[in-house]
Amino acid sequence: MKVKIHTTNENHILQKEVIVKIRELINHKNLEPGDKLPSERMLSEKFGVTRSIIRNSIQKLELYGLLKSIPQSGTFIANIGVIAMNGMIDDILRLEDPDFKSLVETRILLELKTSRLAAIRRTEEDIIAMKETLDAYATKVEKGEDAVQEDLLFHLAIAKASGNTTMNTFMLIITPEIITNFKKYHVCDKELAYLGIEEHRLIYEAIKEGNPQLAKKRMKEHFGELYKYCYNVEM
Amino acid sequence: MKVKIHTTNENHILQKEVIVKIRELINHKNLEPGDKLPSERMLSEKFGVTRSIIRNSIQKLELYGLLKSIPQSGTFIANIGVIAMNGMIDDILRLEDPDFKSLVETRILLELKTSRLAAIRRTEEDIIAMKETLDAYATKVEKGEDAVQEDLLFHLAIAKASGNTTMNTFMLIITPEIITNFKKYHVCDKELAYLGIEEHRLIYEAIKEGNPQLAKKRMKEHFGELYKYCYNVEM
DNA sequence: CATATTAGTCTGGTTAACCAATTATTGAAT
DNA sequence: ATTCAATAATTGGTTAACCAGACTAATATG
Repeated sequence: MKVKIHTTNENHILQKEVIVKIRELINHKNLEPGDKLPSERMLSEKFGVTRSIIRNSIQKLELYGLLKSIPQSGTFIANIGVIAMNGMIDDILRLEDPDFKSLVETRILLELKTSRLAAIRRTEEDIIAMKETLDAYATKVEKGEDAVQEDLLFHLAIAKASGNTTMNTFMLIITPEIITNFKKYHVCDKELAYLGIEEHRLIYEAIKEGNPQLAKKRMKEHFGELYKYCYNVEM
Repeated sequence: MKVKIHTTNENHILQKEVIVKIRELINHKNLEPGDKLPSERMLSEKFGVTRSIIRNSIQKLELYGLLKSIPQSGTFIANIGVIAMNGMIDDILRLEDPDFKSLVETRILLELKTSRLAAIRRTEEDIIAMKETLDAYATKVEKGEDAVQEDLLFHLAIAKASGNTTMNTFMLIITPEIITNFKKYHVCDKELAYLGIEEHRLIYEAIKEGNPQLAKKRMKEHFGELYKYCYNVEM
């Protein structure tokens, strides 16, 4: 029998350990916001791990905005304070992979907002882009083909039209996982897809007309079907 | 006069170019979901850039869930389809850095939801953790010290109690930037901080009692002050 | 002929040496 | 003693060689 060893996992654990040690270092040395962390080489030696693990860990903390590496200069502690640093590192280490339910929940929350905002802020350019994705979806459905991708692209076009970069980013982050799961569980069948054309058109019209309440209402109705469907499927 | 050259920026541009080329490759070769991308070495040679740039670009696309690297095996295209891939890469390349207004807007949206969800799903453990951050905030304010960090940690505790991993992650991503900006623009003055203690307590009680509507309402009131303040400040 | 074995190649990941920009140090000139 | 240019040391980033595991296909074995 062969035992499978996941090197990646082990490094993941190493990464977490290094992050904990970096936190301890910040606490112990009373490093203030804006202070410089010891160099990667020093940390590598101090913690007894290779420098790439250190870089890895720093990169992760940088992603969450806790550190900032500046070339040829050093790695600096974000201007958020020791207490927040500690709390956030705890949270980050504890964070689990997102489950599908949590993704859908978040998506619906985001989209009820982006549709509202899009109705207020959409530019002419946005309207054109949305129309394109709308038509692409309709065409695909009418040909009887799977249109999950076109569906999501329409929703992403709305996110872009919302003029909120953060929400747009978050929508982009969750979309691939949503698509994958939709395909996996066959969430979008033909019947629903046809309904979707009309629903999309209604949302589009509301946004085009600049009616935020209506846009949100129609998005809600659109998700109504989806929501029901999602919670019927065993996941 | 010395001209400053940002090597990092140039590599950023290179990264974008590589991402575009990867998209072209996928389109031209009609690569399907699940297919294997050419090896990093081949791409490096094909595109005439160093392998680390390739790895860099792949890592970025991996972050958005479009690719998946598997050690000793290859880099695979996510199960989302060519059309979605194209649309999403366009969006990712176009994406700007978030502005403060967009961050606050998103934060409020998320927190109105997490407070509601927390009231429904909070565990005993969550309540204890929230109480701790609540007390830490009050103590700090009463000592007349700046308590922005403790403030945000209370809100993160709610996000955790919401039981929605995705929203929790998103809150973690935006929190450092929020703190930095709050400090920068002195959003939280002493008077507001004192008010905050009571408001926090009220939110905490509503969540503890398991009253989602009340929790949301109180969170909304809490943000009411903040919202006004934020939009008065020139940013 | 079918199956198990094995040698060889290919993969993403890791590492140690190297790079260029920055920062600290030095020391000569004023 | 002060200033400032020259230089040495330090920094995060990059690179090319290397690694271990995964795939492939040829070969040995029943």
